[in-house]
Amino acid sequence: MIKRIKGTHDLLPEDSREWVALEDLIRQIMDKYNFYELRTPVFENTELFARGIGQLTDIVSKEMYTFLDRGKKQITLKPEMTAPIIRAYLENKLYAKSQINKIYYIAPLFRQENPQAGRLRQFHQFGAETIGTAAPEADAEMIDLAMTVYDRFGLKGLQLTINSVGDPQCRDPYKKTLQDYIRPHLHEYCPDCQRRFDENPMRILDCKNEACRTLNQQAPKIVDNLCDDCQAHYDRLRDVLQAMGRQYEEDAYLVRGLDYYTRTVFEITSPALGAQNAICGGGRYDLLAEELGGPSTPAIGFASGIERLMMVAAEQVIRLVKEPRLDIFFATVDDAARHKAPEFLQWLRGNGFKCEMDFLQRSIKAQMREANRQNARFVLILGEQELEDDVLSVKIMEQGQQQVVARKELIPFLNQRM
RNA sequence: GUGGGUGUAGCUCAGUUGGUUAGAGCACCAGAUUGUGGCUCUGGGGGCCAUGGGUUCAAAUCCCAUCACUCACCCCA
Repeated sequence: MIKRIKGTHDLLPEDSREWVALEDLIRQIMDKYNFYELRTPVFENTELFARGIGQLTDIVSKEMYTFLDRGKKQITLKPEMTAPIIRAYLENKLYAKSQINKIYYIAPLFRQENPQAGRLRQFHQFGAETIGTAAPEADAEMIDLAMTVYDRFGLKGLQLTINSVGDPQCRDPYKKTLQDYIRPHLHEYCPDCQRRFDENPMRILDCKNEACRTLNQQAPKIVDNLCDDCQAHYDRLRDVLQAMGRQYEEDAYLVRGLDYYTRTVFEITSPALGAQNAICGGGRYDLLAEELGGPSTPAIGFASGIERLMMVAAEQVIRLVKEPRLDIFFATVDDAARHKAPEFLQWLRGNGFKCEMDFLQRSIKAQMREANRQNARFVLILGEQELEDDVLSVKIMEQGQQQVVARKELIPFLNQRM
């Protein structure tokens, strides 16, 4: 038997109802915040990600689904959404239509990693990007937007963590300061950190290794080395968050893995999850548009993993949708009645009722069982007697009562009791 | 890529120091009403014990390999 590809998932009907409800909720909130959806292709030229995300990141260096198409073009299944959104923004010159563009998306993404709890090879994110402003109020709005979705979904106990990683003006000197601090102890750090020392020294700060953490305790912090502009931006962000009543924690060691981040970075985690406990990650990326060949354009965004949200929801027994139920199960006693059933169903559905009939020529008893299983409000029974008299027997399942109703009276009869 | 764990019915799992025909609960089907659900009772169907090899008089059980799933590392949503 052919099986699904490792790290992929079939979203079964019992779960897809919940997904659709969450997507509806997201769209509804996005609209209130005045964000509009942008859909991009599932694949892009590989170069977009190599340049946008950064060659040295894990995503680009070892996790992308990349292949050659028949024209020998190098194609990649998108591993994240920010680069494609900016590409589409530039390619379609959205900056010419409006100075600020507020965009959201809900999309499948692909990364070739080993799967584990909360990590899949095809997974889904929703996210938003505000493109065209460097205002810290936009950063705060972004965080508030994400938190609002989680609040309305009903998730509890989430942890919001923020930090600033500065901009090239203050970050480059800071990296040197940090390297100067680490260099004497470098041999005591884990092999991964030794590798990071040249590639991306700031990542050493959020290493989970015990020894590294201890060594890091005295390390200089970026938040103490911000330039005036970055400092003012960060201060204002905290003020706005405070004013909005958004609880946050500051973590000077929060460094996000993607190269394009500047100034604000943030992360939202849930203790209900395992090792992969981040349900949301985001930040400001004022340099990305330029990096991709466009005009210098400040922007901020976040991405949130839908599978992980669903895991938290399952843990906290949160359900957006109720168990589905049938309005009417149409039971037939014999062949004559069965032949009449489809037209009855069409008529009833046309009048707004959710209906089902028996397709298996089952006994009336088995049909009643089926009706009960599907939690039908009414069972309409059509048999020899009913056909002859042009009536239907209507059983009201919750009460266990049954009565004969003329066909002409049926719709008002049912509507009255829905 | 690397390491740990687990593979027995549709699902969740028992299965003794290797020993007759591999079990339970739930689910499913039928009956206890001639045209009637839930609750109860009775009966029934369903398993190449992941796959391949080995040890043994005898393997679901012990050994090896493979595969799958799963958790974790790296990193990320």
